[in-house]
Amino acid sequence: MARKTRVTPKGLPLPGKPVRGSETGRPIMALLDLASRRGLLRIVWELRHGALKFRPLQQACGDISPTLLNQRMKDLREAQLVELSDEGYRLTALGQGLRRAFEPVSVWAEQWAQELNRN
Amino acid sequence: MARKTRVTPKGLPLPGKPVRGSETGRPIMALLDLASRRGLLRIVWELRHGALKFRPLQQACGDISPTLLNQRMKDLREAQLVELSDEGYRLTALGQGLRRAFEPVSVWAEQWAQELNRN
DNA sequence: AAAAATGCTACTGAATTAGTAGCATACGTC
DNA sequence: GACGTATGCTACTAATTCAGTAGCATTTTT
Repeated sequence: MARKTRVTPKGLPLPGKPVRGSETGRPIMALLDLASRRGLLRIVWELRHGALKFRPLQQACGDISPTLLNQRMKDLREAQLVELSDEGYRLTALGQGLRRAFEPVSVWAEQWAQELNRN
Repeated sequence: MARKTRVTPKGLPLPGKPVRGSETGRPIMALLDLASRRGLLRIVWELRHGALKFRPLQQACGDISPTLLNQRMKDLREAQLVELSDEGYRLTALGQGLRRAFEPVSVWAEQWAQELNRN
């Protein structure tokens, strides 16, 4: 019996293309795939206050390995969420939009913590 | 030279505990770790309209493997985001809160798609 | 009793990530 | 020109996570 052929590509998830777990190309699916790549959202989070160079960013992300950091920077640059400037890596306008959109989630996380502590 | 000892546990990321990539126990860090587990946010997303039983949920998530689905259900139940009822798996009040908090992100994803299509 | 549905486990192979070392280029300094 | 330093990044191996398939145990339905 042949193994199921891979239909979702290994490449970067972007809206309009099939991604891991979904063929529709819907933006939300691309985002969900992106978000599941370890460290990606963390990087966006750590860039919220401004640009950071490679090693400081690495530190800020809990001493993430340079391999992974660089992979994620490729992802983020291809997705046009981050760009490399003289001051280091920084969020693009799009990236800042994501960061803002993510704010309610971080607020919710605090409530989540409170609820869990009541049990 | 000894390898760096693992300090962040393999277990479920929850607020108050160290998680992969962060020792602080801050809720947002637990959430970022959770979000990076493949399929987890997707599951929350697919449960947005109500309860689903195991196999329908599996289908909705793009035929995710039952192994992974079950792992995620353990994660989500431990995090008190999902519970198993007679109608199947469904979001708890906390889980629904996350889903609502996630709404701006899904809206942003649409804008993201539009921006990328202009290039 | 038979059939179907349910939640779930076992197993192997593939993909992703962790962790460490170090390269290549650019820059300033002595 | 030799030296030290900072920069972004690559190479490599080992560990972890995930994909994909088969099928079990229990309950519900017919």
